[in-house]
Amino acid sequence: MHDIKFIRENPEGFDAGLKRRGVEPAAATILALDTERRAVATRMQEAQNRRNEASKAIGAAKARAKVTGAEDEAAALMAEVAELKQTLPALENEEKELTARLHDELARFPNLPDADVPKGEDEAGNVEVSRWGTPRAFDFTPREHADIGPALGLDFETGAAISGARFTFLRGQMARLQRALGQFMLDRQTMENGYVECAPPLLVKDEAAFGTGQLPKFAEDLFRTTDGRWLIPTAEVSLTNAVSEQILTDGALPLRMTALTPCFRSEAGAAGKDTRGYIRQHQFDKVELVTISRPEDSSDEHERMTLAAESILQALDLPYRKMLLCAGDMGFTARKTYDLEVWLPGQGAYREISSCSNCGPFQARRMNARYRPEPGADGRKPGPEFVHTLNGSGLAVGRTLVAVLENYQQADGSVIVPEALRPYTGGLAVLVPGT
RNA sequence: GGAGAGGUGGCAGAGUGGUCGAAUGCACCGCACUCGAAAUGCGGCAUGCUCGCAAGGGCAUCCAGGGUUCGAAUCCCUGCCUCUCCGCCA
Repeated sequence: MHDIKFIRENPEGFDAGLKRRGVEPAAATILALDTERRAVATRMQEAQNRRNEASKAIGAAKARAKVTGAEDEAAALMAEVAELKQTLPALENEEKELTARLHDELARFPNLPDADVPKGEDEAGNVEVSRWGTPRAFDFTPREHADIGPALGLDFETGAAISGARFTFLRGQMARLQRALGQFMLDRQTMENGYVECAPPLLVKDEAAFGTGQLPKFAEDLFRTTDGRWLIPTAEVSLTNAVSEQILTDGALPLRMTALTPCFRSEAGAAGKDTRGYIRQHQFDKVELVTISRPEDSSDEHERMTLAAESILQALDLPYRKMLLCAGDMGFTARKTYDLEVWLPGQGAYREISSCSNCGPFQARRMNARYRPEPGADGRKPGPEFVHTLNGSGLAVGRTLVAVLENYQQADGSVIVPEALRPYTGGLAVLVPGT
């Protein structure tokens, strides 16, 4: 959601930002609508003012009439109000409709990219920021996880039989490994990185899905319940909306939250993409990081959050690279995004495993999430301001499982469990095929 | 699922048709008193929109949406949420 005041003051800047994202200029039409709305609102308010004044006068006139017996004055005023009521509802409706239209317009357009976001239309424009770790040298040809996994309990057939494509049934050591990964990540994020563990609802209302930007534009990416709720596509939705419609105190910020939840995505429009294996599922676990911060702190918090995500990959000794997304490849709500891409030797490619975004006040404005800054040097209490919101994966559990399988595979089809994970696998150090 | 009670400012809590954006207390901010502090006294203290160069006006908001009325925090309807009891259930 965009700030109409910003567009009024800086229409060229608004259009320039949209252009970087490949969107046509829109400031002129938005401002025309804004002008029209304000004109109608002014006329409506003037009519309401006359009605209010007359109504007050009626009360006074009636009080006087009790003494004098003269009802004429009140009757005349009542006639005037009755006339106003002929025109007022139309003005009120018009104002309401224009306000709704303006709101929809302001909510339609994606967030504007930060100044340091590189140009580009798609992932080809993303910029590699850094690389960590050395891809392991194999003395055999590493296989893809979809080939290693089935013998270890990654059962694609049963998942498909029960639920259809893009669902997987995990058994035995594979289920254990997934659980271990989730617990491990959650412990790191809470005990070492300072994020507060949360267990949020997995089903949310329209308002929540609107707040984080899934609705109205991306409804087809979500699953919907029969009673009209939505399955969360990421815990970002539940965690970020925890502050919707609130005015937080300055001291409460930054608010750092994390949760391990299943995520549900319809993957509409992803037909044919990653159909094999465990990379793209309708349901997957993810440890999500969300930070609610003061505007001036959000850039630092963004770096901090990305490091928190990186710390998991480092602890598991998984090589990765950090990408700064270009303007055209960012999500709808982001002003700046880092992707972490893990090395998958079986595929011979880096694949996204985390995405950390600073949304600025974009989501906060949609969900009306504010805070009250500390009084300034003059001692005057400032009014509430929108918070900044950030979200990132720390990490996607399913894809981390894929990365462990491919990076730690042995020639005989077994998989070594990373050292850091063994307290979570009950000491299990090797996944052995057929057990 | 059934029965009942209720949703008012940061918090507590008055207010049952007009002068109520809303008493009072607490919290918070400023000033006075004080060597300083406490206590006390005085003043201030909701949000959004809008008109205006400004000073300062206006409109809306007492859970949400409809309705009655010249006029609604107050009356009526619907929805949402909370609490109590019963039923069911992990």
